[in-house]
Amino acid sequence: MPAPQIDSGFLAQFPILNKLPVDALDALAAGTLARTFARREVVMQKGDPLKFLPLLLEGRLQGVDFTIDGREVGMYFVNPGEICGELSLIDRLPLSETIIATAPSQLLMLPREIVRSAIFSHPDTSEHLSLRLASRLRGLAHQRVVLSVQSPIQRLCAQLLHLALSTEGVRTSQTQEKRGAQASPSTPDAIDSAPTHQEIAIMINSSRETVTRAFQQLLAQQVLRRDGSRLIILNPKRLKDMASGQD
Amino acid sequence: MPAPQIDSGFLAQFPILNKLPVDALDALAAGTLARTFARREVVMQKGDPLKFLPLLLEGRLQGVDFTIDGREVGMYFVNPGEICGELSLIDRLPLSETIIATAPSQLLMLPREIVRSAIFSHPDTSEHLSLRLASRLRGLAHQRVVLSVQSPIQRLCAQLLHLALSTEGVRTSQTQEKRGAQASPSTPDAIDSAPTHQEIAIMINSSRETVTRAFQQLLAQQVLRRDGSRLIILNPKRLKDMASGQD
DNA sequence: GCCCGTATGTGTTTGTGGTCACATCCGCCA
DNA sequence: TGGCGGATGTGACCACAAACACATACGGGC
Repeated sequence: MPAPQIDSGFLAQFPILNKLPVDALDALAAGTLARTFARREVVMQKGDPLKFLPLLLEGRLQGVDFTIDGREVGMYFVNPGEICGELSLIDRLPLSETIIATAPSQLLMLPREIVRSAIFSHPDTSEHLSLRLASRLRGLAHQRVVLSVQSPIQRLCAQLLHLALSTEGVRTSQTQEKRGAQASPSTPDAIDSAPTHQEIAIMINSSRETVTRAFQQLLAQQVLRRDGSRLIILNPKRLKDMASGQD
Repeated sequence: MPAPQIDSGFLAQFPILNKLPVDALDALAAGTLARTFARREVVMQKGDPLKFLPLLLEGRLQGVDFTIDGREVGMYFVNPGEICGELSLIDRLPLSETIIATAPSQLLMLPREIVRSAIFSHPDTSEHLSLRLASRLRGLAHQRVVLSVQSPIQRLCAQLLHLALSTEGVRTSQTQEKRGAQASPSTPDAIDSAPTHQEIAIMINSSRETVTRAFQQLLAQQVLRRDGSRLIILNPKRLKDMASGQD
């Protein structure tokens, strides 16, 4: 993706912003800068005040935190088209987790105060932001339940399904505004630029080795196939079954 | 607590509502009913549409979910003065978890649509609701990190500190509006009507027996004392140390 | 193509918490 | 007051994943 022209038209394509009037978008665009992050580079650090609101164009980010004894914990992935750090945008408190690029990434850094006032002064956008918060809460709640499943392989399968769904959404609704009710016939079948075993392990409270072994099992059973950095789901049904404990 | 008079003055004492004008509160009060729940009674069921917005006056509630294999998972506790189910109030989706009374409880059931429109038509209250969502998100994130600590006793200590702090808040700011900066000198020292070992176990991903054994250890080390249903923290500093892994 | 750093694969060992199986205790209600 | 049900205490067993220690494979940059 070549460095895009940052103007109101470009910004308007993102769901969080597309209800804003053109003049607000123009003001936003003026203060926005594009940045590139290398793999493993830190986008924002836990505890820092939010300076910019990052919007991911390309790549993948991961929100991580650390336990008191130094263990890395994965909180969530950020996919293209999504923003991150919106919590701090709302309550003006420091970031609750560190954001790291897990793949080479391109993002827009939106100026904090301008985007904040723009969003809050337009009911449509502020409602959209509330809904996004709500959906993150539901996502975290789901993750919380997954973490209570004892078998690591079940947790892995659940995480893979989640990843497939969220990256699927990215691919199928790339530029198009919204394709009606005939959405994808629930056949999540691939994960592009799959996270490393380590990155998955910290999401599902397992060790890297355990994730590797679980993957071996899934490969052997023809549930998954690897194609470079792409992970192909050969047997979605079976994957769902295994997530539910039918092995 | 005798059945209170439900009028605008009574409702105004709760932080979520206290910025609303009197006429809005009057309208709310007219549709509000008080209900009593026995221990273990289900307040609302996961998947149901939200009919009332419950506000807890007395007692304690627990949000719970279940894994696909039937294991009960504890999501959060609700303390007096707090509402629950606000997520569904915002996004109008079904409840994401079941709410159970873990102690005999008194609550107000606020009429959903009236409270929703009242809140959203008054910027102060809708901001307050956003902030509450944000703080729940931060709470869940913290809980997520706690779950990644391997030692169950560390998880228990962290949970106890959390419980002490949140119920402390309830006691010290009971009726009073807000006592300035000289807040409690961070000496959380007791938990009233402590949850059962089982209820704690599902919060911290442990078995009931493991929680019991951990409690034994804390009692033996004079960190805790039990006084009926009251749990007294004798040595808060040590409790914090143990939560951080210094044993 | 070659190298080096990172990711992945795999064996072995070991601690530990889940589970089952009881015993005991406590509070509450009849 | 006695008894009953839920809560708590405790032992024994064992599956299993974390940890450590390597080997190997991959991929991106030169």
